[in-house]
Amino acid sequence: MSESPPRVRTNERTTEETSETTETEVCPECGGSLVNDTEHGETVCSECGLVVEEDEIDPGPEWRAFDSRERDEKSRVGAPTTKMMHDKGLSTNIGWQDKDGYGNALSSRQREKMQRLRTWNERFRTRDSKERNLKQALGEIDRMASALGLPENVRETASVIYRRALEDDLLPGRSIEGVATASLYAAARQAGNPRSLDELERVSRVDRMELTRTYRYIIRELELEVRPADPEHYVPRFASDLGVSEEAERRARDLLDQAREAGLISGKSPVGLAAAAIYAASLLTNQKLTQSEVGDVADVSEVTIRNRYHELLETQPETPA
DNA sequence: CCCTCAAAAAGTTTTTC
DNA sequence: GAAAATATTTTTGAGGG
Repeated sequence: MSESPPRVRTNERTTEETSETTETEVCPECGGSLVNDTEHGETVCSECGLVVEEDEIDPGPEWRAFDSRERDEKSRVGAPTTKMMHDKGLSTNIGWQDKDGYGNALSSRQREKMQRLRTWNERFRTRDSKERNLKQALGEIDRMASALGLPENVRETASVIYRRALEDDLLPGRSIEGVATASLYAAARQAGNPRSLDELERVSRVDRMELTRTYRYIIRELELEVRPADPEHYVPRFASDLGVSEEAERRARDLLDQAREAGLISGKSPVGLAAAAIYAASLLTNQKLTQSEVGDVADVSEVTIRNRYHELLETQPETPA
């Protein structure tokens, strides 16, 4: 029980993709491996620092962002280009020279895969009008997920949810954008990486009412199991934004567990609870944060934090050192 | 900075059209 | 679906340590 489960920090730009493309590239000067530095738009040798390429296009958000609020403000909202062809080859055209984005030849296995994708692409393109719909929706999902800094797996889940909604004829009468947003919202929650309605609303074109309505509808019709957002899931993000220790983070989780058992969770806003837990934990571990600091990154008022964290502490009167 | 209290505001849920 | 009514939570603002 003591070891904490592996956690994924989502506020960092993911680097999974880059490893496979960089490992084959070797520095012409010293033989060290090359690394893509997307922040400066350079490809640089990790050994000797030689800059091999400059002025590459940075597909990431503008400037650097230190917390979720800044990310929201500074991220480019238009769909950034990524190498993700997560939509199973539904995009209108796919580069077809059996080379990857760097001009390297693909492995035979990948070539085979590409051939398959090409076939499907042809079929889909001319076939079903639903697929056009889907293509647009996936674009929206991708765009919003980028703006929110959601990892790839969430986007995939959202795509799956959207597909199911489409297959079950849930779309008629509802906007693509609305369903796409709802799918993403549901996916984020299911993946344990929730974003609040506020955050979703900021990047979506649909208003809150439509979003909540279609969301509820989709959940019900697809019988998706999405429990009320778990406050614990907000903890890692806030903790990282505030720079608190692992210990405090764990402590916050414990507090929330106890509160849950005491039945204090229901009805309260998960975000407020998470914020309060972080604040309480920061006190318990002697790395004091101010209430306003926490309230700032969590988007809740100080008073809410106060109320919640009192309740939180009441559930565990003893504080074992 | 933190705290409490009371009142206003805002989002929910249910009912009705 | 929209609107109105209701019960609940969150925020606001004043006032004090």
